[in-house]
Amino acid sequence: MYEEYFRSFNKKVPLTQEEEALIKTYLTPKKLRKKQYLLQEGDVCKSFAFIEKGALKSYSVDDAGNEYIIQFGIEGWFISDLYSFITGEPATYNIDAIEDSELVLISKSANEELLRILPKYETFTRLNITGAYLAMQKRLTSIISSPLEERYENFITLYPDIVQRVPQHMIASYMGLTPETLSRIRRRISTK
Amino acid sequence: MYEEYFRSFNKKVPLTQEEEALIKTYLTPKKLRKKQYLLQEGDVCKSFAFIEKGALKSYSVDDAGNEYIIQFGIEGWFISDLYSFITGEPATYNIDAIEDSELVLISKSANEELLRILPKYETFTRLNITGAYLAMQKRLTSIISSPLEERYENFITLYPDIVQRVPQHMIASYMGLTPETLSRIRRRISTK
DNA sequence: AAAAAGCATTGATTCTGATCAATCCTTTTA
DNA sequence: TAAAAGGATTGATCAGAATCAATGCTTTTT
Repeated sequence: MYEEYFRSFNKKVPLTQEEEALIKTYLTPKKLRKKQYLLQEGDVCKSFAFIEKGALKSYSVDDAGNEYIIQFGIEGWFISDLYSFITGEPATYNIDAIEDSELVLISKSANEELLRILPKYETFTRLNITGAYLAMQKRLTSIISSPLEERYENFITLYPDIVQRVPQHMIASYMGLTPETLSRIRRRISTK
Repeated sequence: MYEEYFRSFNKKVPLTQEEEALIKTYLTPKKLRKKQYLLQEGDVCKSFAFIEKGALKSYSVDDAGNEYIIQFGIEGWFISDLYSFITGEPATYNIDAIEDSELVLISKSANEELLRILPKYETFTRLNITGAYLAMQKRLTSIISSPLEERYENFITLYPDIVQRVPQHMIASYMGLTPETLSRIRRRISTK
């Protein structure tokens, strides 16, 4: 249990056996079936999740019922509504499982205590959030400045696993497109 | 000197006099004239900057010479090409001053040493990057899911100071629009 | 095994924002 | 103070993505 989590942790910040054991006491495992919610808009996000196995998405829904995928997560990634987690306000995003998944949950109190007692945990957190920030900045830059074809090719090279595992209409949503448009882009790319 | 920087720091993580004095030895002041570069694409980003006074923008330029503004920064904000700063690779963004500005620079080595010797500095860093992450996520969400008018009204309420101080065509660029389109959106909003 | 649901593709049409171009105003610069 | 540069607005046209609609295929459910 928690293999991926500690693999990821040790890769960024090496831990002793004792530290691992300590951290373990703050973690909770959770399994989700495909389509099951981890978080629903309006609820407060009480914990954030590391993905051991599976795939999830976070998304918002507008008044007309359209889904806008904010983020995908697969093995080795964190997923949560960070704003709700930090502030305690109701979540503006939904999170659910695209595949059967296994998660490691860290509750808000666990997180706070780990930050307080274990400097390495803060370092791990800092590195993770920095990585997430850089990834999102790249995405935003490409949305603003790159033509669609390039953006899709970019996505494919950046996240080949996700392309394999996730239906196209979700990728379209992630890119801010309709499924029809993405389908046409794919055809343009393949016929050249 | 460094008033804003330490105001911001103390607000997030209270410091003792000694700690402030220690940190000061790692900081460098810098003034920029309007239009002056802080960083040019292709150079390595050797330091990141806290803005004491003034306004800057970071932006990328495509092959056709079009500018895409990635971020604005005013008093109390950090600005840098974080990816280049961390990896040491050539910067993909330019940063220059929209107004005469006063900055506090933290070099890469200063940053690393402060992270190592002063846990409060790491906490400050973590909180800053988390805040930047959340702000960018909001921006991305609104790009993907909100109609243009709403996005602009959002921008106005979120950054009223920037609307005052920055020419509209830059705000258009930040929103991924042409100046003409932004002008038309403004008219639509005002005539209702 | 049949029915239903989910998904990708394609075509026709509509609509929104980009582009091209001109004008007016304000701020810098010479 | 005149000239130039920078910026905002408006109009006309064009291009690209959304929308609406239909079809065929695959996977899930019954």
